[in-house]
Amino acid sequence: MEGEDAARRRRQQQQQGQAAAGEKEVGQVKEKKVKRKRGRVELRRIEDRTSRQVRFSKRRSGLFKKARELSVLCDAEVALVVFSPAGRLYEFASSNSSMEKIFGRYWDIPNTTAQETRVDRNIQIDLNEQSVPDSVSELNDIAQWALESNVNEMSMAELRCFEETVTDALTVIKNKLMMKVAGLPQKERSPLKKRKNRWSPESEE
Amino acid sequence: MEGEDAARRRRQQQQQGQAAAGEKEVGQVKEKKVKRKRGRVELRRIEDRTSRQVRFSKRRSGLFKKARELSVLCDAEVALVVFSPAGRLYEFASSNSSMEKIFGRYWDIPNTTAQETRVDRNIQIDLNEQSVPDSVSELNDIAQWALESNVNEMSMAELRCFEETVTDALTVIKNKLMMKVAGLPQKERSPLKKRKNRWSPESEE
DNA sequence: GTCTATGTATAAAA
DNA sequence: TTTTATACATAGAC
Repeated sequence: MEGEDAARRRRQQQQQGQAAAGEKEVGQVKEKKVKRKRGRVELRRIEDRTSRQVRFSKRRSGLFKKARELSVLCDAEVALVVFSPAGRLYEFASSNSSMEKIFGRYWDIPNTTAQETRVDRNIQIDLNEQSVPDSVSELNDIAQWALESNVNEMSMAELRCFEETVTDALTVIKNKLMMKVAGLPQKERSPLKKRKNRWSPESEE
Repeated sequence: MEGEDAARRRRQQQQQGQAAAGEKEVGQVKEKKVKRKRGRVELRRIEDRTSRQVRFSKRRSGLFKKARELSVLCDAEVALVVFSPAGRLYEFASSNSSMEKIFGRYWDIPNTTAQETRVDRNIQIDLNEQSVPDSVSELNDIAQWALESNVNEMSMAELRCFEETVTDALTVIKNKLMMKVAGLPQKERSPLKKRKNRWSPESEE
């Protein structure tokens, strides 16, 4: 988006050429009268606290308006969540209360493809490591915890992490299978990615 | 809010006066061609399919740009998910991979600042919560056994069976997640088929 | 995608 | 807050 200023400059240059080149200069000369107001928007954090707050309010309104317009005009599903630097929550979802629905959809899609992605990522690793026992061990921990806590009370995020962890474990298992099918030896040990157990209730962040 | 258009109109009128007034008349005569472009934005679904798609692309770009600007300029956390009517997914999260973080936060805040909406957050799901505990329980058994035996010596068939079992468990977990996300009650008992657990330590076949 | 006229958003000021 | 001037977004036409 080059913005209108650029277009205008172009236009003005033409005008200057054909009509009142000299007079148009006035616009530039008198810029002290028109005042140098805004400059281009810099894409960096606004340092002034007050200014930042004001801009946040305005831009937030604008953003939510745009989101609403997009969803209505174009019949799209839109979910928007904003936390102000002060921690306040603002949200928008195209249909009433469809925040969950939209994000369910969101998570479902990445999940289906995530497996392939992860497989790629882990294949080479697994070529020379004994990762299954590790993953199984982890699986055990997960299961243990899941049994002890009430799974039904897991928050969405916890459930999601739980799912991801099990998916990871499953991927390792699949890799192992592949290796076996391919007739490749699996011997030496090497560290599997050490993921903190985000599914754990007391897990730190 | 007169906008730049007004200023430009003014400028153009001057030009007409001093340079090409006659030529500009064409603009009025051919107004079907030059004038009456956009009208005000109507807040209703665009009926024309093509137009709707084009607008979707443009507005989506704009929206995401705004979202990015808000997050950077104002140091806010922003998560945005859009599904096009065609089902394509577009997403933005202020920090890398913070989509989950932001939504975890979103779901964890129901009472503090969040206003209405989250009424139905932790509802239902208790219709037949047995499915998860069961799958988790099974998961536990699997893990237990896998730990005790040497996974690396599993036969192909055993590995496959292992994989299948974990996959099933994962399916149940995903199911649970989706139900929760969609806010839907889980009606049927998860069809975790009862197969002979060849991998199970105590269930010999 | 590009262009241009126009509508909108918004930074700064009042 | 409201106003104003300006930057920016974008509809419609290529």
